[in-house]
Amino acid sequence: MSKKETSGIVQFPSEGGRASDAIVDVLQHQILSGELPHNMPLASERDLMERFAASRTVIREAVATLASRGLLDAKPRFRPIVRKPGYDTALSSVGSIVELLLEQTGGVAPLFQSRVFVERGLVRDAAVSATKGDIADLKSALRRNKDALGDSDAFYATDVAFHAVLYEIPRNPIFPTLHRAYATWLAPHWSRMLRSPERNRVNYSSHEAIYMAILERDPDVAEAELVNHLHTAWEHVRQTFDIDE
Amino acid sequence: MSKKETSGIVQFPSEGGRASDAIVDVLQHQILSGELPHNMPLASERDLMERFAASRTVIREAVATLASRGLLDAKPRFRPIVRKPGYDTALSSVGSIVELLLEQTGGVAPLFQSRVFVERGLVRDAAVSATKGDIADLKSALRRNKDALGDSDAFYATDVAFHAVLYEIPRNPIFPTLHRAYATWLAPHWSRMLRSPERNRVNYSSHEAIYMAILERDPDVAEAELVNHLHTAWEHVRQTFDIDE
DNA sequence: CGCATAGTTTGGTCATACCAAGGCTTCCAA
DNA sequence: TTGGAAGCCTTGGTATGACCAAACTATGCG
Repeated sequence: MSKKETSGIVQFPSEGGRASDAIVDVLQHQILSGELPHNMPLASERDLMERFAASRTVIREAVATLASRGLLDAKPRFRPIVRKPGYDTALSSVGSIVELLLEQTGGVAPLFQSRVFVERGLVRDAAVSATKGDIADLKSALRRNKDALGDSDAFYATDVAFHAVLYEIPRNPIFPTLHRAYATWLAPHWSRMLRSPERNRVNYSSHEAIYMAILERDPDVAEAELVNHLHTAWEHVRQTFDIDE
Repeated sequence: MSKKETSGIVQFPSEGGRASDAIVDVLQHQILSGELPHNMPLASERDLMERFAASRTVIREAVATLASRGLLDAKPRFRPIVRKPGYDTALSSVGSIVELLLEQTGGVAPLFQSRVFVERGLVRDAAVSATKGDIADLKSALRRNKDALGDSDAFYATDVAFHAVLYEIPRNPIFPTLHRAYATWLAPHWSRMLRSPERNRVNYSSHEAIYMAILERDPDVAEAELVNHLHTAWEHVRQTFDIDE
């Protein structure tokens, strides 16, 4: 027989669990260990069924499971692509649920409120402990924001980028991911909000005030400006399509 | 023909996507709308294939998808149970990925650091705006914590409960969920840490100090005590099984 | 009326087949 | 030589049908 037992051929079909679980474990380990390199297409389902001595049903279930965990990027008609997980992986895997929650449980208000909470802490910390490099980053982000005052789309982008800098300062990979989460989940509501050069100017001057407060190492002012900034923006969102709270 | 088209019989097998997606949409809508009540077992697969005029393959895929989104609780050999999603649903759906991340990318340190960040903000806010009710809750939690000083297991539970009260104060459902996330993901490391009456006493006195600072409406002291509290605990975790930073 | 038992339902898995879209090779024409 | 069209092979998506063991239900006995 030409069957090679290169990797885990599993033999506990009983044991209560699903047969695919064992295969998931093996593939997951291979992905995490780098044995299956990032961005490499997975073997074909028919290959896998030979390697694991399992039916295609089980193989497909295993692949689906790994895809739901973000370890595989499985687009409809294409080969699944190996993805080594990062914090963003976790983010994308909750995406579908969160989107449901945003139109159910209390809507976007709690999420936005949490963002205000986080950014308040961020600007306080920035005011206390931002490095020269951080401040330089903020400054250039602010500059780009100013340059985009006339173009609402560009302004929005540089607005997001300015806030993103705040999330970089803690040097904790969770925060940039969190920022992407907020940007992703709040954007649909944000972008529908009317924009105008006047609004841009107001927002820009808030950014400037926050930057100045950080520069002057004043956490209280920084926080206050941030709160004012986001609350104002929130009011606009609320009024644009009145949210009940 | 006796085929009743009670609900969405889908007829775009083409259109590029997967056939199960359409079924997922229908079922998801029925779950969210309450048409399929919470905790109700889903119809059998064979019923569903009749209702949607689809093969069992597709039905099973749809069920798997909904399960991965947390809208169905599908245990191996049992009927899937309908679950109306909440923030905790999102939490459990990221669980498997986060657990992987914790033994990879930087380990638990970033997660713990984020917890410190969050709780700093929480105690500051508590100091500023806790209601009488909040303070009463903190007080009784503190009391239970004190009563459990001699029993390390009970102490751990009341410790977690004390921190949980802080997450209740913003009246934002995201925070209690976040607390459960921290409790879940950090517990495995936490619980392996050695415990002792002395450690309990140190921790309790920190809780007391935090409570007092909140009572005195002093955010700075509250934050400082909280930071001291968590950093001390973190040092112990680090030393217990030395983490490289 | 309680409980052991037999029959039925149902989820998990396998084997097979077909289709259409993606990929690849070949080969012609500019 | 080279760009691209035609045709073949591979592969993922779906449909059937079957079988098993566990879960569920009904039955009947003590």
